[in-house]
Amino acid sequence: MLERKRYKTKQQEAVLAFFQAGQERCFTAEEAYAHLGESGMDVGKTTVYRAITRLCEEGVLRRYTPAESGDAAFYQYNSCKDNHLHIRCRVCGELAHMDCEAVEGFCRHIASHHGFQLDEGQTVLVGLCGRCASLEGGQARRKEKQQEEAAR
Amino acid sequence: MLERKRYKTKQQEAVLAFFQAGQERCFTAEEAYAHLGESGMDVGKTTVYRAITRLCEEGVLRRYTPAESGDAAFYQYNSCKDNHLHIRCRVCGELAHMDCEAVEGFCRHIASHHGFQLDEGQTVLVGLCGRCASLEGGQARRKEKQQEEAAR
DNA sequence: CTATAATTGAAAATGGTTTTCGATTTCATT
DNA sequence: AATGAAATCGAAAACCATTTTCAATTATAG
Repeated sequence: MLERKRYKTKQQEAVLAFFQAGQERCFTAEEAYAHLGESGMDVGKTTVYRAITRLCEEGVLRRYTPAESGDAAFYQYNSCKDNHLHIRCRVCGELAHMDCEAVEGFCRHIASHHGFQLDEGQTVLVGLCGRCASLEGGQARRKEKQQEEAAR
Repeated sequence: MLERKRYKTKQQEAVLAFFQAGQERCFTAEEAYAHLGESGMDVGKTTVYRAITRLCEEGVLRRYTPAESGDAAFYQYNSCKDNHLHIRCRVCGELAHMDCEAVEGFCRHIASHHGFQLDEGQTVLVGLCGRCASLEGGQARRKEKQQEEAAR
């Protein structure tokens, strides 16, 4: 009820501008912080986190929580306001947008047959993209992990 | 390739038994640890985490990563081996299983039109269940959150 | 310009989860 | 049984993305 007053600051504008410039690409909070610093706009890490949190609440940014806990969340500028589904490759992280009749039909089916109202903004389908699937279905990923462990 | 040997221990059996006994209910690692302790089966917290991690890798447990970072993940016994989609209410957490023609058709559509192979085991749709939707669409949830904050 | 309230940011705290490492347990082989 | 190699245990410490603290700064209204 009690709406909080909002001050417009260069820091918050800078964070928003950064994500807008990246269009649909995903960045972690740390990456945003680093990039801002490199481009001369020094914004404190705390402030970056706070700005991102606020932008997510406002629906300006979309947040992706990685399955592995402890990993950094990443954020993406949400240019399109209309709802559509996202599917993310569990190996390479590629994100695809699904905006078609099939999605709408599926939503209607869920509503009528399962009694749920699908939240397209918060749902991220997980799958395997064509490229990663052709690489022997995850074999490549296992190799990556082994190399990571060997590097330690 | 090099398969690691597995030793059967009472601790791992206890963790598995705990989740099986809970059937489809969700528990955090901490809850599993506490419950095991109460029922006389003292299993170290580290071991509970390790057992859960392993069971997830084996597909025996399903892991839910909460949207709010820092919150504990929760785990659920995965009794049914056949693939189907899950949809979870973002307010009350109710989980529904979707095992119907529409899901299969949607999977085929994703494959043919978007080049992705949907991973039904890792995908959890987010939505609003009928009960929570009727409670003025999330008003109840906001009240909950306010109470939580007031309690601090 | 002044008062009030929001924002900033460095440093410290938080908290779920993982790592460390020495002690213990499992299991295959004598 | 006895032995040994390898996996597991678990308490404590480390980890690390994120949040909180709090004093200094800055934005806005009057």
